[in-house]
Formats: sequence, C-alpha cells, structure tokens
Amino acid sequence: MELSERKLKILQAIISDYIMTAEPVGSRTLSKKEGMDFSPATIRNEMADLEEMGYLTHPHTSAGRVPSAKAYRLYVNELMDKPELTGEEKIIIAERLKNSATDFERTIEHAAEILSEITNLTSFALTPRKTEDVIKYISLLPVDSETVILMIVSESGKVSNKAVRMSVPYTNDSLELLSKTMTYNYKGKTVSQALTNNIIANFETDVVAMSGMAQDVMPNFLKTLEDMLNVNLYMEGLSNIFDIPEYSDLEKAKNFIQLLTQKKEITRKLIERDDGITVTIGEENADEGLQDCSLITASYSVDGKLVGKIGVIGPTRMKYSEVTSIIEYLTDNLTDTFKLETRGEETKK
Amino acid sequence: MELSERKLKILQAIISDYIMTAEPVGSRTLSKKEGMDFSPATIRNEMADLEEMGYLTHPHTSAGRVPSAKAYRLYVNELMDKPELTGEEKIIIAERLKNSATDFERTIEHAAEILSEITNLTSFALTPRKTEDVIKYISLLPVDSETVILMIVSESGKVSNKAVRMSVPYTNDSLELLSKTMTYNYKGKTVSQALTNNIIANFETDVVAMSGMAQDVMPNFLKTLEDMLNVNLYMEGLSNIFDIPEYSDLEKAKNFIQLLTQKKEITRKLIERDDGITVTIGEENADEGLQDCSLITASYSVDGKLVGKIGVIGPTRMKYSEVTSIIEYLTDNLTDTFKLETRGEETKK
DNA sequence: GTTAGCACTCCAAGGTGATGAGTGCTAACA
DNA sequence: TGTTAGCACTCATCACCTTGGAGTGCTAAC
Repeated sequence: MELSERKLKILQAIISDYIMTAEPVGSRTLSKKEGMDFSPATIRNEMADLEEMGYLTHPHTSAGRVPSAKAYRLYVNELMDKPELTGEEKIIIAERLKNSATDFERTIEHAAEILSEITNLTSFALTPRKTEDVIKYISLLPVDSETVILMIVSESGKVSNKAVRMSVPYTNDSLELLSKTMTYNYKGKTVSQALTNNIIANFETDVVAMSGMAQDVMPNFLKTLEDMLNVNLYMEGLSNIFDIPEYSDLEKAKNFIQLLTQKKEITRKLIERDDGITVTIGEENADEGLQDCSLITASYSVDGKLVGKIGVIGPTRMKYSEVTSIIEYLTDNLTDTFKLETRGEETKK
Repeated sequence: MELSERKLKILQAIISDYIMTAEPVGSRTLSKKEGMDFSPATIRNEMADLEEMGYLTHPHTSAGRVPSAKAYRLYVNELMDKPELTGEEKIIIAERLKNSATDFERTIEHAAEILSEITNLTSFALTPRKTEDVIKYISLLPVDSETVILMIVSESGKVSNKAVRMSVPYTNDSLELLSKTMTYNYKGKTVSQALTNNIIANFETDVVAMSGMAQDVMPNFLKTLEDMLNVNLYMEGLSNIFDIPEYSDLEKAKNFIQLLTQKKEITRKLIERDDGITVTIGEENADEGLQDCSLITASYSVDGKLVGKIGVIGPTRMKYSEVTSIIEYLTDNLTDTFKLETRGEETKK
C-alpha cells in the first residue's frame, strides 16, 4: 500500500497531537483539527490502513491510535521541519555558554544544564576522549625528598599530573635525565599509542637498568595515561522524567533512573554512538532498558579534533523537531567556543 | 511522666519492629514478640502513655503506632547498641577500598559506592576542602609560542594546573622570573589566604609594571586557586529510594530525587555539618525537603588535616545502629588509607 | 495493677454499574 | 467509487458500596 498524501497528513496530525498530549488520538478529535476536512469515519478508515502498514498501534480496542517507532522514524526523516530557534533562545544559550567559558569542564557541564532546562528532558554531556591527543613532553618535578610530580603535557595544552612517591633517593639531575629520556621516547605519540604494550615494553627494557626511580615512575605514568583517556559524564535534569506521563508508573520511573545512574554503562553507550546528530527511537535502541525511550545525541569538537558528545534522553513521544534544533545550535556554539579558546582571542591575527 | 523500664522496652520493640516492616505496630503483634510478657491491653495502655509523651504517633484511629522523631532520637542516643561488623563485612570493605587506593578521587567515589551497596540507601561522599593546603611553589612552563602552563604545587603534593594563553610574547627567562616572583609572594600561604583581597592587590601593584605577562597569568592564577577550593560530590544508589515503601508515592519520590540532584545545595549542606558521626532525624533537619528523611554523616581526614564527608540519606525509619557502625568503620578505614598514602608506603620507616 | 471483652473506627480490597471515548462495520449518498 | 452517517460493540475509568480485618479505647472483672 502507498502512503497517500492524505494518509501522510493524518499520520502527521496524529504524531504531533500525541507528542503534545501523550493521549491516544481518536478519529473524532482529529477530525475537529484545523485543516482536517474529512469526517471521523474517513479518518478511521485511513487509520486502519496506517495501522496495517505498521505506523500506528492500538493500546486496546476502544482507545485511540498511538504512533509506532516506524511512524516517528518517518516523521524525523521526512515529515518534520526543523524550526529555527528564536533570536531570544539563541541569545540565552550563547550568553550562558559564554559565562562559563573560562573552564573547559564547567562549560560542558553548563551545556548539559542549559539543554536540560530548555527541553525539560534529561540531558547529558561527555567530555572528549583524548585518544588522539599527542604527547608534547613529560616532566618530573621535585616536591620533597620522597615525592615528585609527574607531569604529562600534550600538544593541545592539556596537562595531567600525578604525585609519585619515590622509594629510592633522587637528585635533580637524575630526575631531569629520566624526564628527558621519557620525553624522547614518547614525544609525538598519541596517548593511546603510548599505551600500547610493545612501546612500553621497549622503553622499560631501556630504562630498567638506569635506576629504581623508573620503577616508581612508570606505573604512575601508565596510570596517568589511562586517566587521560577517561571521559567525564555530566547529567542534568534527572527528575524531569517525573513530569512525563509515560513514567508516572513507579516501576518504570525506577528502571529509568536505575539505568541512567549507571555512569559507566551510559558513558560507553554514548561513546559508541555515531558522530553528528543521531536520533534513535524506541525499539531502535539495541539496549533493552531504552526501548521505550528516544535518544538524540550530537557531537562537538575541540580544536577541530577531539570529539565529545551531548544529548538528551526522553520518551519516544518527544518534540523531535524542537529538540534537534536546540541541540544543533548548542553543539555549533560549543564547537565555536572551543575553537576560539584554542585558536586565540579576537585580539590575535 | 517517667519513662519506666517497661515503657522503654515497649518503645524499643516498636521502633525495631517499625524499622523492619515500615508498618504501624499494633498491640497484638507486639504482645506476641519474644520476651513481651504483657497482654495486648497492657501494651495498649503503655502505648497511650507513650503517645501522650510524644514518642509515638497514630496515622489514624484504627492503625498501630509509629515512632516519632523524638523516639528515634532517644533510640539513637541511648537505646541502640552499635553492633560490631562481622569479620566478613570488614574484609569486604577493606578489600574494596584497597583496590581503588591508587587514585584519591576514585577512592572516595568507591567508598560511596560501597556504602550505598551495603546499606541499600543513597550515599554520598565529599572530597576534602583544600582551604588549609599550603602553597609550595608556582611554576610556569612553556607549551608553544602563545601558551604556557600555570602550575601550583602544594605542600601535600597536590598539583593544580591550567593552560594560559599569552597575549604578549614571552621568553623562558621572563617565565622563570615571573614564576619565582609568584612563588616568593605566595609560598607558605594557604590557598584561602592567597585568595584574600589585600594579598592579591599588593602583589598586583608589585608586578603590574613588570610585563603584560602578569596580566595574562594572574586571572588564571586566581581561577585555579578557586578551583582548588572546590570539592567534588559523589552520589550513589539514588535509585535505592524506590525500594523504600515510604517513597512509593510518586510525588514523594520526585521531590527526593529533585532535592538530591541539586549538587551545589547538597554540597553546601554537607560541608556545614559537624565533623564526626552526626545523625539528624526527620524534623531535626532544618531543610524542609528533608523533614521525612534522616541523614547520617561522618568525616574522614587526609593526612590528619583536610576533612571530607561521607554519609547516607534515607527514611527516618532506617537501621541506625547498623548504618552507623558501617559508616564508622568505613571512615576509619578511609582515614587510615590516606594517612598511609601521604606518609609513605609500608616499606618506609 | 493487669487482663478479657466488646463496641467502635477506619483502611484496604473487591465487586458493581454507569459513563464515555473510541472502534469496526454496514448501508446510503454524491 | 470514494465518503459519510449511523449503530452496535468494546473497554478503561470512575464513583460507589460492601466486606473483612486490624487496631483502638473503655469498662468491668480478676
């Protein structure tokens, strides 16, 4: 069966009505809508067809129709028009982002907050994975007779450090020698390259003879590299789900919150998602607990390279068009912010 | 009226029964308990007295009795006996803490996880405030022609850093000079001292003539000092609240989660609490949203100085004795861990 | 002082019937 | 042939009632 012009119109009306009300849509209600020039009976016939085609479902015989994931997919791909944000909304987002722009982590956290507030959904943001960050130099600095600081500086200016307790005495010269040796070995490598087994093994055989110092430093070096790969997850608006009728069932609310408070799981899932704006609807989510949710995620980049994620999670019945527009604007803004931050202020060039 | 031996016995029985079942306790149920050698009627008379004295309340005429905050307070202060943890429990806690002991923040996060898992409540942990941390030196390190890294090292070996974009060219010598000047001015001061206005003002008038460099560095220096004062809040087991009958009402659950996801608020409240083990019950909590919860918090120390908090939040009907024992053991363990970490490994001394 | 007995209260759970929104089908209409 | 009015039917929801049980308070007897 073909999706006639009229069927599309009716389907779209059902979807947007259901998105607003969360109530199954009946033929009579629909017929009274602006621009619906068919009788309830006609609409019923079309609805029956649409149901047969898999776009609608039926909670029970005498209830209205509810859009299926297939319908939402069609809506997202073809029917919906992305509304331009109003000037006011844009200003609010841009202003609030700018206010927190001094600190990278804060900015990301802030972006999640903004997103959650505007959409009234649960939002999350992931800081970029620094896999591709290139090591610039490694430095060991004295603190006191038994403690030194290990510092790893990357090309992009990010610094990671760790206090290392030394089990053998050291001199400033020996520290510097070890720093230089390590820098020589790892400079120009990405963090993930540096972590691969054979590089480490090669290096260790080189230095092991040098001093007990290396034995204190190396495990900490690896640990710090690993930490550099870690991303942070920020989540905001968790309690918003209570305002959504779909979750007025306690059991459902519980599952939702249980799922979302498993940071590691969520982080993994977000990292795995494609870059760019990605929408997954209901059953399209491989994950069982997410099958009656929809996820919209987008990626932002820092200095044109490292990629972080930001997005929302909500009921399948969500305002896809609005939310998508907002996320798009927000990520553009983030990418800009971070380009500016790394490329230099407007005073330059 | 006096609290006779028998009244105390009955009150204690009511409290422990209610803690287990969350159901109002009736006289008949109580009379059947081990060691209760009075008839239901006698118990009823005593209950009526206890109610008059403010230890019990009555949801409605034909329901059993429920302990009031006053009763719990009496219970916590005098009636309850802190059970020693079983060897097994101790081992579990100690083992799991040790596993994460390489990284300070992770250890704290882990402690919150453990606490939540064992108690089946919502737990939180606060990293220590570094107000009293003493600045050891300040270092500026070159990254590229327009970026340097500002690094602040404290006596306790904690390092904070920030990438600073320079609007004027710099030389390695000028960097070193500025580092030394800053170190000279701030060395030996605590972070909070360094942040007080007149110190900054004095310093600024000194250096302002030196170069535009200081103008780039100082705001970032202050920002970094402020960041050093920030504490991190970890929260675990948020969804445990759904297993507690008291919160089977959706509205209540919502309020609870809304309250707890306001990180800044919660952090402030926790910082303000007294050190040592502190129990606040129901209405004793000044905060309105917490009036039907109880909070148990304790403090741990790092290197004998900085103080962080850890604790749980749950219904007023909570297993005070068990939970208190667990928290006590956990904080002792944390304090030990951090003493070891900073004082040196067992190989030393 | 303690206890048995009894009337009373109130919640919770289950059953009943009315209501109304919505459907599917059929037959009439343009 | 497509559209529409009409009608019987379905089902969830809600208000209302009934019943059972747990628990109390009071009184009188032990």
